[in-house]
Amino acid sequence: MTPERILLTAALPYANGSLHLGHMVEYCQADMYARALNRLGQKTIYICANDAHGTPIELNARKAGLAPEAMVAAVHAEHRRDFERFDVAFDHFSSTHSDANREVVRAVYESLRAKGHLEDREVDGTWCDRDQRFLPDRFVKGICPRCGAADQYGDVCEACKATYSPTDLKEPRCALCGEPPVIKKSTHVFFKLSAPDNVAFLRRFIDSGALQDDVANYVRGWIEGGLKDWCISRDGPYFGFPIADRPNKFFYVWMDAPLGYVASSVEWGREHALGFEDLWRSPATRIEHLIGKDIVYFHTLFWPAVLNAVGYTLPSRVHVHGMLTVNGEKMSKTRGTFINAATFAAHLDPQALRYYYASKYGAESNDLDLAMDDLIFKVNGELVNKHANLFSRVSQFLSQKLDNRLGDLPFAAALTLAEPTGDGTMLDLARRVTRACRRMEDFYRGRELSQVVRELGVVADIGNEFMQTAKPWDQLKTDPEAARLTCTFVANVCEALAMYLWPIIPRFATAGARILGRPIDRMDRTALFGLRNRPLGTFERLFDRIDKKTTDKMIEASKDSLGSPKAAPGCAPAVAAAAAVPIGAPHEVAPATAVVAAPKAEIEIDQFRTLDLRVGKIAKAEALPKSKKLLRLEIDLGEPTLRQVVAGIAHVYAPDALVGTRVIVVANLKPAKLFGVTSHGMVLAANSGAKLCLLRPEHELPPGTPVS
RNA sequence: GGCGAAGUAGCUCAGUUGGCUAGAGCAUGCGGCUCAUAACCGCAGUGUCCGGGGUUCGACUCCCCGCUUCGCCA
Repeated sequence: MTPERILLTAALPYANGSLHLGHMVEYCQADMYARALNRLGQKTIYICANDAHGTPIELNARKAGLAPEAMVAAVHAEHRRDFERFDVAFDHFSSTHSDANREVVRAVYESLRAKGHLEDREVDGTWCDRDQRFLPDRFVKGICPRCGAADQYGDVCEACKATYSPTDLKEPRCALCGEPPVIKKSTHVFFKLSAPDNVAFLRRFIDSGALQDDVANYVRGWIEGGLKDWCISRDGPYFGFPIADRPNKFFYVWMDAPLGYVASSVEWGREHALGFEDLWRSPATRIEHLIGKDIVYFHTLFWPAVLNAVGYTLPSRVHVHGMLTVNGEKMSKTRGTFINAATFAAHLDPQALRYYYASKYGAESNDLDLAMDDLIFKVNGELVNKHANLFSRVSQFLSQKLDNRLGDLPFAAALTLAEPTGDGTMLDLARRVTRACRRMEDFYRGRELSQVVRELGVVADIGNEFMQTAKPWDQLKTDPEAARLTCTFVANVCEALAMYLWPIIPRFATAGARILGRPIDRMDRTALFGLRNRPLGTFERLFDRIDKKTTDKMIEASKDSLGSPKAAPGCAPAVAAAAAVPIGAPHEVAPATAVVAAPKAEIEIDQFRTLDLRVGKIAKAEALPKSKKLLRLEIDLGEPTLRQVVAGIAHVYAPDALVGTRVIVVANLKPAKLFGVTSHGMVLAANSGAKLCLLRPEHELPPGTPVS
């Protein structure tokens, strides 16, 4: 039974830091799944939000001298920018610190109270007298009671992996001020997870088919090992929602975070004539979650138990994916394998990562390894050589030799749905393509993206083999229409590629369809092989090869330099950006390049127009002798001769890496001499002081293109 | 420690309920082609399927033991 709509969620990114490639494993996977389902005709709404609450955010904001709301807003803006770069297209991306969520949390709390699921209990907490606050486990540090390792957190020893409570630590200290904490009583609210009804429900839930087998097994172990009740309150000061009837108590972040799924979807519903009841209390809506291994506990125990207690729709699927490793190991800041999304995007087209991830995604919860050499191989050897090149050869052949027009095909499109005969005719090959597409549709539904990529390779091979065998360049000499026929067939194979690549690399696929001269808006094998008797679009280069030097540089840029404990991602340090964002506007997108400086005086548009900004292509770059920061560039601005421009970017960019790069040039700047070399213009770069990066146009525009 | 995953060609991996001679890509070698982004097409090899037992007519596949690697653990 297909539901009217699927509500798909990805886990909420914590608004405390930058997104890295580990995050992207999840957001890209969910994005591809949502895109695929929608194009297969299953309405799917991709919902997310930032996770804004909790002690770390409160303390980090305080450290930065900001209101938590301001810090969250800045990080929110940075996350949105990163998602956009990676083509992660949420239907709605909200915040758990929203009015909608405040309301959902209140309603759930009151319902749980009314139904007797909650209980107040007095518990011991670690209290710091100097800071006048209770300390979460992570904010008590001391000596591990088991192995004696120094400077360990209050919940787990990183040296021997022992778990304990903060009161077990030897020589405990407050992580904020260093004072020894004391034990102090506090009354907290508990959700009675261990109540027989809840346990019985959870047993049923994990057998309901919502979980992968291995995950269900895993969770079963926890249940049989005995569940504890769950504390859903925290003492103030805390950045979160206050509990109305419990003074100075706030909802634990893990209480309101998953409810953010509800609140965010309700916000989305407001703009689509759907209410809470339609989304969370109706069989017309199916709920699916995608999460990482690390948060299985919350999503398979607390979450369904709470939903069940308050009578909301239970998830039909909680799909668990593995963790990301890089080059076979955990991500590491010192090795440079802790790569931020923004850093990746600054060096490589994010579609490279999407394609690579897709080639690795399976339905299991296995970990996913990102091996740089493998990434290069998959992109260069498959995406460029096989796929992009097939578009290139057919498009250029037709445009150069056959007036860029497609002919007819010797079979009806409907005939391609039958079983292939294996006789190697065009119809047979078309049937093989259609078959592969049918398999891809199933693989998309089952989240077997790696199998999709495999089938895409099969389809591209059919196109390449056919073109090779039919030899249109020979046919052209005796029978140009035969050559046109050959190319028409291959163009249709390309359309199949564009159609089925789209959920994975949408910009590539859309550009591919543009080359073929016909947009695609659904994924449907019955629509294939209908590209006939029409003109093609114009050729554009779909993807560039990755040079190993680029990935090396990216890793170098990701290495944590000594003395800067948290290197700012990309060009916009989140905390610096925060200062420019008005408090109380958490949903506004802050300018990503905002800096702390006060705004300059207003100018008229005519003053701006006096600037002659143009796209330039760097033709040559070399270091300027005796200078540490300056490079001498020769830039193609579409003029008869190259422009010589001196740029202070040598400390960030190696000359070799710049050749071929498109940049924005101030073309009418008065020439000036630097280190004895005349500079006829200036290259634009964003500069935060600590970090500098060139502004580069997103597309390869011709040199000389004006910027306005 | 608990749980889980993995171990197949030089490298990366596929192998759905046991069943012809264990496959693909890369790399290597040879040949072809010139429309294409040094691309594309064809041909050719090579394997203690981690080790040891067991079930079976038959095991890469199922069971047990062990080894190694990796991940997760509120």
